[in-house]
Amino acid sequence: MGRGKRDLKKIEDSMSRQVTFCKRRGGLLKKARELSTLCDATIALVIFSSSGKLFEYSSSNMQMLIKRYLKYPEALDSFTHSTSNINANSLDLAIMHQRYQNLSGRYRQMNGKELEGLDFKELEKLENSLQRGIKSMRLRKNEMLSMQMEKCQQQQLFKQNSKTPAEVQETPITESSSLENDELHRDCSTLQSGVIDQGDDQENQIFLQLG
Amino acid sequence: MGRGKRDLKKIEDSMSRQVTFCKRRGGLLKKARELSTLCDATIALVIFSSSGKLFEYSSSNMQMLIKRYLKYPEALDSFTHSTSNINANSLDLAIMHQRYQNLSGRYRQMNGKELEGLDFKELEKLENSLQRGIKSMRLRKNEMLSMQMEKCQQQQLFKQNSKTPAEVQETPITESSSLENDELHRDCSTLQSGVIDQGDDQENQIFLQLG
DNA sequence: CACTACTTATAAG
DNA sequence: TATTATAAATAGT
Repeated sequence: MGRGKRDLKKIEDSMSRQVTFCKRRGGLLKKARELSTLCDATIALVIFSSSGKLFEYSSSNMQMLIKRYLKYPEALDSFTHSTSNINANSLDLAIMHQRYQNLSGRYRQMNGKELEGLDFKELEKLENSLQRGIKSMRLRKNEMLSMQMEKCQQQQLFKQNSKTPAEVQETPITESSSLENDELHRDCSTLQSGVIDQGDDQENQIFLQLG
Repeated sequence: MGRGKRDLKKIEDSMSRQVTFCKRRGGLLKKARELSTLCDATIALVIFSSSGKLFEYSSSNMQMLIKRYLKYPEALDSFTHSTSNINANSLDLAIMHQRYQNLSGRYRQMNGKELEGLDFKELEKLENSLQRGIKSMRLRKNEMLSMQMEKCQQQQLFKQNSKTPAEVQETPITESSSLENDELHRDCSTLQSGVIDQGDDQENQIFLQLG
């Protein structure tokens, strides 16, 4: 718009940047108001100029709007990693509390609890999530199994060729040797056959035979 | 803009309101991006559609942006009274945060993410949880479907026996009539057959045929 | 801040 | 969804 077209990058000349900021800021705020009015949408818009001045619009109480925003799962992702520099104030705690409640609810739904509040569409979304979860989980399981099998084959090779042990590379003990999962380690030389079955999302059989 | 000018009031026709919302929402988000880029401004924009769907843009991390916003005196006024009876101290907050992190990790694992830290046993535990989740979800889904079918059968009965309408109890409109899940409602008199398929944990087909 | 010539957004089809 | 005539935003002055 205007006599010329602007590159979509930072305006270097600070004078013209300032002017453009004023004009477009006004335009943006106006558009936000219009959208809210015309379409009955709820909108919060916060603008900090590069010099730090605050401009804002909200179609209703900003605080309630922020709280509402914080309830949305979509909004939660970006919050996960921000453990550092927490300024303890009651708002943080309230928000934290709310986020916990919210996440907790979704977690319970993933576990099949409290589904009464979901409509059909939401239920299908949940189904998709669960199915994606299962898929990844199976993938990872097979990954671990095949790693394990490799190790076992090497061990067998080692036994058979015990007279030339130097030829066998000892597999270093890695994270998969962690505590508690010793079914895999009990005697893996009897491990019969393994199938890498990553594609099948329906199949749930254990195809691993242990002595 | 456009073939005609719009009154600056709520668009009454819901169809055209929806269309306008989509277009203007896109426009607003674009303008926000541009302003941020061109003028080095920091911007947060949150939009809830009238049906409650969230759209957002932020030129950087939304949480930090919100916190920054909350630091401004202009913004603080409305917050003063709303943090009721939460005793903010950093210990509470740290604990809350820790609990959230824990839960968050388990939630992500349910979604198939960050499985590297799990050993085989834990992976199988996760699998069981997912499978229980799927089972409950299917159960609930079928519950809703059969409820829906009952309703439809009543409607058909009502149509066929329109001379004795008193015999048919009108099903009251409940939570399942909520916005957006109208596949079930579009024309349920054409609903063909439904199967209550609670036992099969492997089967994932949609067996419901809609006209 | 006011003025346009131009670009962009969008209302209606 | 794509098009287009028109309204609106705005770049440069």
